Amino acid sequence: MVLIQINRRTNKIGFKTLPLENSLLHDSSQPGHLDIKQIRSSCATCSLRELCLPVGLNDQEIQILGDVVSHKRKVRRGGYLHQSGLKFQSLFAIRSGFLKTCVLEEDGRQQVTGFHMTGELLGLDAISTEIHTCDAIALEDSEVCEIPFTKLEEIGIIIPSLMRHFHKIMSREIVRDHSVMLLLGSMKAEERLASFLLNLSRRFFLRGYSETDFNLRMTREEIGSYLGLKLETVSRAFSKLQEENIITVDHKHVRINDINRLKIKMGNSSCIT
Amino acid sequence: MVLIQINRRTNKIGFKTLPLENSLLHDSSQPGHLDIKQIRSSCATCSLRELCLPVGLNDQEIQILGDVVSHKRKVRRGGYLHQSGLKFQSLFAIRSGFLKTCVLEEDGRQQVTGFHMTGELLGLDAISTEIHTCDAIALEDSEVCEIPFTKLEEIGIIIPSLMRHFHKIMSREIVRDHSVMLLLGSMKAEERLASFLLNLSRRFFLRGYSETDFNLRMTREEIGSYLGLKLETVSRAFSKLQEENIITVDHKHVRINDINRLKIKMGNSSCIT
DNA sequence: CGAGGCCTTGATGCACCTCAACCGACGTGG
DNA sequence: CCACGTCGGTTGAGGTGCATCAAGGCCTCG
Repeated sequence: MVLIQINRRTNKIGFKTLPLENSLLHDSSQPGHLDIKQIRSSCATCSLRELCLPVGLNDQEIQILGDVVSHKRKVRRGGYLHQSGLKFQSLFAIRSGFLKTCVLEEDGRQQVTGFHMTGELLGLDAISTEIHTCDAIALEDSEVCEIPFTKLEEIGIIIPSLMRHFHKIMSREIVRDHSVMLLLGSMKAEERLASFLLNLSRRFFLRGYSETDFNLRMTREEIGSYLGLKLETVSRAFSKLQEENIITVDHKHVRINDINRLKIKMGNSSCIT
Repeated sequence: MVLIQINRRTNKIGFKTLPLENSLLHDSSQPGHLDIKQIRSSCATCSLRELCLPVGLNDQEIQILGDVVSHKRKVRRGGYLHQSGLKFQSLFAIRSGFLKTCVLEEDGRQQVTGFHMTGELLGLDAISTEIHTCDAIALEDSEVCEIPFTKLEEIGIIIPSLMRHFHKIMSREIVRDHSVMLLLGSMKAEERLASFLLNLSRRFFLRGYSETDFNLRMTREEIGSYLGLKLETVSRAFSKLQEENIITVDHKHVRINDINRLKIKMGNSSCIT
C-alpha cells in the first residue's frame, strides 16, 4: 500500500510505500495526508436534497436513504477519492468541494473526463465491472457522502421513485458524455472553451452562485485535457475572448461580460448538458 | 405528423406531411416505407440470451422478462428506430442488424455517437428526460425487441439480478463513452481508425463472427463523424494502413492482416470498450 | 447510357501543436 | 533578507496534421 503525500502549495502528489494493512481509503486514523473522515450525516437535513439523489422522495423515504448514506468523507485538495483499478463499493455524492475525474493512460498522459460539483454523483462508471475505471481527484477540499451501492440497490426495491431517479441520473451522464463527444468531434478551440464556460456558468447558477462571476478550480492544462486541447491553446482562447470583451479573465477568476455573445461563440451546437 | 420516405438505393430520407393520427412508429398498417412489424418473441429461446439483457437470469426470470419484451419490430435500412425529440417509452434490444445513433445539430451537421449491433440496448440516453436525445437509424435491415421501460422498472423490483445487470449495462455505456472521449481528445487519425477497427473486430468476434474479416455497414463519412474526422481523412487512413499491409480494404470489406501491428498503431491508449 | 452515391487521391491552407522564452506568485534555504 | 527553484500562465515563431477544395474513378440503378 502507498501513502499519498500532497504538497499543499503545488498540489503535486508523491507516494510512500506502507505496510499493506494501512489501507488507503479506510484508515482514517492515519495522521496527516489522507484525512478522510467519517461523519454521520443525513439526507433529510442536507441542503442538496433538491439537487442530489433524494429528488422527489417523501420524508420517510429520505430517512431510509439517509440511513444508508450514513458516512461523510473528507478529501483534501489534491487527494484521491478513488483510484482507477481499485474495487468499487460505493457511489459518492459530492456535498461540498470540486473534483475532477480522469483516466490515466499507460504512457502517462491523462485525459480529464469530467469536473464535478456539489450534488453530483461519482463512481457510475465503476458499476459495470466493479472496478473503478478512472481516478477522482479533489481540486479543492471536498466532502462526499458515501453510498454503498449494494445497499442502494436494495432500498431501490423498496423505493421505486429512488430507483427511477437513479436511472435518470445515469442516463443524464450518458447524455452529457454524448454532448462532450460532439464538442470534441466537431468544435473549434474557441467554441469548446465557450461551451465549457457556459456549462460551468449554468451549473454554478443552479447551485445559487453567480452565473457570470466565478473562480475556476482547475488549471489551463486540466481544461485543455478535458476539451482535447493543449494548455497554450486554452490560454490563447481565453485571451481571444477577453480581447473581444466577452469575458474578463484574471488568473483563475472569470467574469462573463456578455453571455449572449458567448453563446454565439459556441456556435449552433448544443451546450454540454 | 410526417411520413418518412426512404430511397432504398440512395438511403436518403424524405418527408411527407400526414394527418396527425398516422402515427410515425405505431401504425404498422401503413403501406410502404415504414414497415415496422410487431411479432411475438421470447427471451427464453433467443440466441442472444448470453449477450443481451437476460444475462444471469434463471428460466423463470427469463420467462417474466420475455413476457414484458413481447414485441419485435423491424426497421428497414435507412429507417428510423427512434428520432430525437420524440417521447421515450421503450428501450430497444437489437435482435439482428446494425444501427447508428446520431445527434443532429441545428445547422444540419450530424455527429454519430455510436454504432450498435446485436444484443446491444438502445435508448438509454432518453431515460433522463423521457425524450429521445438522438436518432437511431438502421444501417441494414434490422430487428429489435421493444422493452417498455416502466415495465422493465417494475419487474426489476421482482428480479433484482435483472436490475443489477441493467445497471451494469448503463455503466458500461458510460465507460464506453469515456473511452471515445479519450479517443477524440488525444488520438491521431490513424490511431482513431485503428482503435475503431479493433473495437469492431472484438464485437464481431463476441458474436461468433470472424474478428479479422468483416464488412463495414457504414460509409466513410459516418466513420469520420464518429471519429471526429473528415471522410477524406478516414479514406487516407485506410489507405495508409493498407500500404503498410496491416489491413486489406476493398470498399466496405476489411481484412485485418496483422492484428498486433494494428494494436501497436492504436498506441498505448486503451481501446474503445 | 447518364446520374448520383461512394470512394480515392492530390494540392493547398489553416488551426492547432510544439518548442521556447518570459512573467509573476509563492515557498524554501542559505 | 534575498536568491533561487518551481509552477501556472502568457505569448511568439515555426511546423504539421488535418480540413478544405477539387478532380476523377467505380459502381449501381433507372
